Amino acid sequence: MKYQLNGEPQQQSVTHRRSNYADELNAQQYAAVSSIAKHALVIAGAGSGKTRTLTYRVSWLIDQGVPAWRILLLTFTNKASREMLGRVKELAGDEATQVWGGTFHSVANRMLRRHAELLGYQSGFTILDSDDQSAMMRSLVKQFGPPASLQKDKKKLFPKASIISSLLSYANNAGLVWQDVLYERYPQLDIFIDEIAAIIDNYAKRKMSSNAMDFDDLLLNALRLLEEHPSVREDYQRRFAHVLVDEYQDSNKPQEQLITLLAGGPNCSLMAVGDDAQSIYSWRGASVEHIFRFEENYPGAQIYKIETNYRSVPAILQVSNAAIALNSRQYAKELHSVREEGSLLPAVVPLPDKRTEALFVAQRIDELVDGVQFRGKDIAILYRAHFHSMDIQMALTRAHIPFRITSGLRFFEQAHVKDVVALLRLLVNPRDQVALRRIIVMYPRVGALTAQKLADNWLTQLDEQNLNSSSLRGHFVEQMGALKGQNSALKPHWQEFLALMDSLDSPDLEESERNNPSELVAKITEYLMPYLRSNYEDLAERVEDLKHLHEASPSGAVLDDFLADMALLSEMDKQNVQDDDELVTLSSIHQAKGLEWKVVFVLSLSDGLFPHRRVLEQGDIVGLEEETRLFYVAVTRAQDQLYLLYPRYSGGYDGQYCPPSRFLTGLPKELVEVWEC
DNA sequence: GCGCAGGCTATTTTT
DNA sequence: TAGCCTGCGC
Repeated sequence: MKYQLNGEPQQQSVTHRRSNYADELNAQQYAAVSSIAKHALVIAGAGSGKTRTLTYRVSWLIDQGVPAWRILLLTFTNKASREMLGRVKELAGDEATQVWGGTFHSVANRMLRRHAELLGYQSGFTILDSDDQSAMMRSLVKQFGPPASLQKDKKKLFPKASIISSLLSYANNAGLVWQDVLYERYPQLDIFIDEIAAIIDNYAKRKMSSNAMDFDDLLLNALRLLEEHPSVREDYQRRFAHVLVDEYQDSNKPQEQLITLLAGGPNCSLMAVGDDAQSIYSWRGASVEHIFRFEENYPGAQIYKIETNYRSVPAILQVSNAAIALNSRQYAKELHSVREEGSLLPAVVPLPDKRTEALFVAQRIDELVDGVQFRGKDIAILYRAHFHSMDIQMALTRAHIPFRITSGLRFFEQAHVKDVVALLRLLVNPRDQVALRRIIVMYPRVGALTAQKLADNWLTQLDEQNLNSSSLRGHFVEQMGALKGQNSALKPHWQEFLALMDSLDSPDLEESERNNPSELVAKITEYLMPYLRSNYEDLAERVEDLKHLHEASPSGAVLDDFLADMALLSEMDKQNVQDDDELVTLSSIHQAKGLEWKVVFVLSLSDGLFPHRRVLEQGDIVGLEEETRLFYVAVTRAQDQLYLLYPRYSGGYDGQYCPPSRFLTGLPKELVEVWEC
């Protein structure tokens, strides 16, 4: 008898199970998986097994003898990348770990780490997240903002740092110059164009002198690296035999250019997988045009369509098809279901207001979950905008229905985490101004002004003495001088801080201790304890988080890898999602893309809420088409039951009576059943 | 530098 | 309605 002990985790050496591709895939999937076209576009409808197709493709390539390290798999989210690589490993065995996979940003980061010097950066550059970016922007707006001579009421019109950031970022991602975006989207800012130009200019300079890149820079610099350095470009082009891209409909300009360059080798094939009907990120620079123009951009491209839907019952699929039919421009495709008819037609539920809408959801969930058929995890409540979920959260809480909400804040962006990480960042990149400022303002009686001056002096000092992270090792205390003529309140702290840096980075320490994120996090947390205690009320919880951070640090990972990971991963990626079976999911539709549930409620289907009022008022056809795709994404998440709710009164600070959404009135009556409450 | 009161503004959000 | 930012006074 074989008896297996549970204690030791079994060595997961996956034995390579050679798949019988034609049997395990449907005909359309198989055609795509086994494509030999140089350029292929796979249009994979919702629920048609897109991920399956892509993972089998990678496995198939490996079976055909393509070395795994010559395959590049690009995704948009870390989650998607992790899932796919995991599945590929199951299919193709351990060799699959050699596949280059990841998000565009992480692949760009990997290339830039190797070649940073070619672009004038030092290796060990910092990645600024959106939080750091706005901190830098804010201080630049203070410095170069509205001219002092301007009257007060005019000054008020000067854009906030966040507006300038998003303007710039949109331009970067859409491949436009920011001036054009400004004229197009914020024409009223024309009068400030010189100040904004100064801010944007100095933003670039300050990043450069901080040896830091923001998220956009990762893409743009990777692009620049390949464009300006033919030998680097050719290296990568020789390396990659297959470039595979997921969610292609949401690619933006620099991403598309990166794809073209990376797949530009003479013997490289490109396969892009996507669904034009699910393109929902144009507002951050994605362009559905890339998928529409694929054949134009890659002459001779082969198009594959995958149209069998395994997810939804036919009644739901009919609603989906009808929903997307409202859009004029698309790759013609008709999804058909392989599932049996369900017991209920999709429900349209008119309700007096948001509060009753919430009540309905809570009551209906209560009924559904009582049965054996559904548990909390089978149910999702989806909405256009986060604030649509406020009433629901209260109603669920009152009804004692546990839920999880996929909300905004990333783990790394929580204040206390950033406090700790700032010290690590400075260790790796002493030029990191954002981190340095963050550290010194933690000390009492030190504010933004002092911080800025000190940061400036610090940089000058590094330049004069030509110091970098390795020459500083163990010699931070010698750099007291940056304090010249500074706030005396800071002096003892500054010394104390430098001493801490020396103790963290001392050459006397064992390498395993010095470069070990986990050890460092523990030491820093201890040092910061008094500060944390006096600044955060919910200290216990926060200390928990810091421990998490500590535990999440792979003790083997070197410090700069750890920091890059921290910046590139979000909270949802990190915590392998609490898999409590009883939790109902609340999510924005955007975040729900790619997921599925047995029961889906879509909230706030009133004209003005969804589609959003702004789109309706401006008569913005392109915007409306994207809203329609968003609605399509929402309904195609449902497997068995679908509830489409609309409150007649919108509630909130500017409540008003709304007609039902045009998405509802546009549906053939016989496809849905109206529930009158 | 810091804390508080009142004013203003309101999609979607990955990396 | 709520959360964020600004400006003012100490």
